[in-house]
Amino acid sequence: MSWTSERVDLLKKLWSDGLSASQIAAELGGVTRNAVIGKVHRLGLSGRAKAPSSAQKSRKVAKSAPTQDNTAVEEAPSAPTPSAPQSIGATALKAEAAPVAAPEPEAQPVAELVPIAKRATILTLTERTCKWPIGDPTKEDFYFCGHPSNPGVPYCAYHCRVAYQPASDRRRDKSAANG
DNA sequence: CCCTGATTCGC
DNA sequence: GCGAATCAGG
Repeated sequence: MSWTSERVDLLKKLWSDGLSASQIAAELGGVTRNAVIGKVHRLGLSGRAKAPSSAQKSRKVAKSAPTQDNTAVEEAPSAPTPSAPQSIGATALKAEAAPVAAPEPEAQPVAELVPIAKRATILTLTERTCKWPIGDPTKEDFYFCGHPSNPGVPYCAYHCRVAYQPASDRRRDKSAANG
């Protein structure tokens, strides 16, 4: 694979969206995260919300990149789908009656828990990423939770609770278990 | 151990 | 220019 203008464009977009290099590599396909990082540096759009703590070895820290080139400072839409918290109760009642194996999308609380940078697509899911669907699969903004989960476990700690625990427990654990 | 980005250097 | 290897950190 080569860096066509389209792929570079997508790279810039995803990078400014806050996706990690590995996620971008998965989206692009045919490249590793190293390739993505290397390209990002060559494009001069590195240094994304990073506090200069210490460079590797004792080399020069010449990372003062004049980032004025990066005009694509997109504002991140905070909450894609704000909805009433009451909807949780509705889904909760169903789940309580019958423990769900295939959970239904639960829009509101998750949207807050999963920042845009943490979104996962079908390509970025691994053995240990949460596969909880978020949003409408037929819509553009559908994505997966993507938070870390134990190997072989489909969901992160939070979504395991959402999927398998009674509503009463969920309400209690919600604030404690992010993720 | 998992992950992240940063840097170097042979190609 | 490219990206694997490596480093440093969370």
